Amino acid sequence: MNDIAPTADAGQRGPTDHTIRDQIVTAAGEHFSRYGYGKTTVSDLASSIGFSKAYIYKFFESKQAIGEAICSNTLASISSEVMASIAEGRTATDKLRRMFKATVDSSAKLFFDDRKLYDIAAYSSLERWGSSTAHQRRMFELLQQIVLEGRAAGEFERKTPLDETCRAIFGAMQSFMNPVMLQHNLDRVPEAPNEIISLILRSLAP
Amino acid sequence: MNDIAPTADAGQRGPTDHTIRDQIVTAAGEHFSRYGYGKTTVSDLASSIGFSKAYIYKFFESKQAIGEAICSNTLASISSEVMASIAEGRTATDKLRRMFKATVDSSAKLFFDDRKLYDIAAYSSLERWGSSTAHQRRMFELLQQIVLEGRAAGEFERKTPLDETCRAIFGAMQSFMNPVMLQHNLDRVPEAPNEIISLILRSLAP
DNA sequence: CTAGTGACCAATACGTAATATGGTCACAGA
DNA sequence: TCTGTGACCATATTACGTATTGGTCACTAG
Repeated sequence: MNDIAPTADAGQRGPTDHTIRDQIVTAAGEHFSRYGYGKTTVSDLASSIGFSKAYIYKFFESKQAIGEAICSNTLASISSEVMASIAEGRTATDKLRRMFKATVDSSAKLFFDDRKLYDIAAYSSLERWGSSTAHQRRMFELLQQIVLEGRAAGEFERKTPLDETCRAIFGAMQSFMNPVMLQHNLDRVPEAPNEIISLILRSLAP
Repeated sequence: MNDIAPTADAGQRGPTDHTIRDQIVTAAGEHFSRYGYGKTTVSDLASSIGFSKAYIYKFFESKQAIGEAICSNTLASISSEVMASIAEGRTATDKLRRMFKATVDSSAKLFFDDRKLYDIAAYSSLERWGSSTAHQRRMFELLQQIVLEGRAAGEFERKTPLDETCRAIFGAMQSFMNPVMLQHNLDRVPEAPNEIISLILRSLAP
């Protein structure tokens, strides 16, 4: 199920009304972070905002949809950190370095500081939830922009098709960008990602 | 436990005598492949070769040690395929391509044809068994040799420290070389590994 | 001394009954 | 009509007693 809509806010229901839906999301954020996705029941969320369980389902079509919503928030917070870091870069080279450093740092921080939320993000990626694919798409576009900029500025080579270059870069960094894989490679942070970025930059040399 | 000896045949016991030990390993190979590591009991192995369970423990100090032994065999078969493929390469560039292609193909084949053994390999990597770390070391040395050869032949750049280069290459290919990660990326084989290898080769250009 | 084992123990896995949970729906009050 | 719910169902999860399993050891036969 849920094969049709890989958007971030899929699985929502009823009016786009904010007050109740936001209450649900806020409560879910707290509960999921403290007790984890699995140990939080929909009734818990309902009673914590003073409504019945059935009412929740007027706004979300499943528990997973709530999970995706809070996962979207988590990932949005990562990408906003990443974008902020990129914005501080002067050159495309600098921006590429920053993009990956910020992603890895931010994800690792989440792992250590908010493990329960990290686990949801990892699960989301594993199960290819919309929240995760949307995030990946955003990150890919970010990367594409940087490479484009680097090419325009003469920093990067222009022979390889843009899309292939970006896919390859993404693939090469995946062990440290994807939560599912990162958790098995934390002991090599930050040296390994750094060395890979350097390798990537060498490959981008014109 | 087992922190001291990351060699392939750690956890063995008694005489290096081959007949019985080999019988055990052979039986384990068949049982693990057919029923999986978890569903195979040490008694199963014992009775299949006509001895008592206790006798097994004269040769292996744990069930895991048997698992490592058969995992070593699996990984050895992969690395021999890889080495054979490398041997057919003319240039270092060619050898690098072959090394990764053979590794990915061989691992993917194992995944589809002998899933139970694949799972052991993945678990071995996840738990950092000696069988796995030894295999990784072998592969790393293989890579190092190729890069060295490429540098000597003027195919590859020589500025970046050899070790850093190799670590970076390894890290970049990990999503497709490590069984734990490969299983989440099978749908991008063989295009993605190919593109990454191309990226790596561009980065190695002198 | 070597080759081999039954009996034994702690820990883990398993089967199952009881319980809890995700999700729906007809309905009620305003 | 709109906000909200209790009661309900099928599935998932838990709890827990029982059976298996990994692993050891004292011991026997030759």
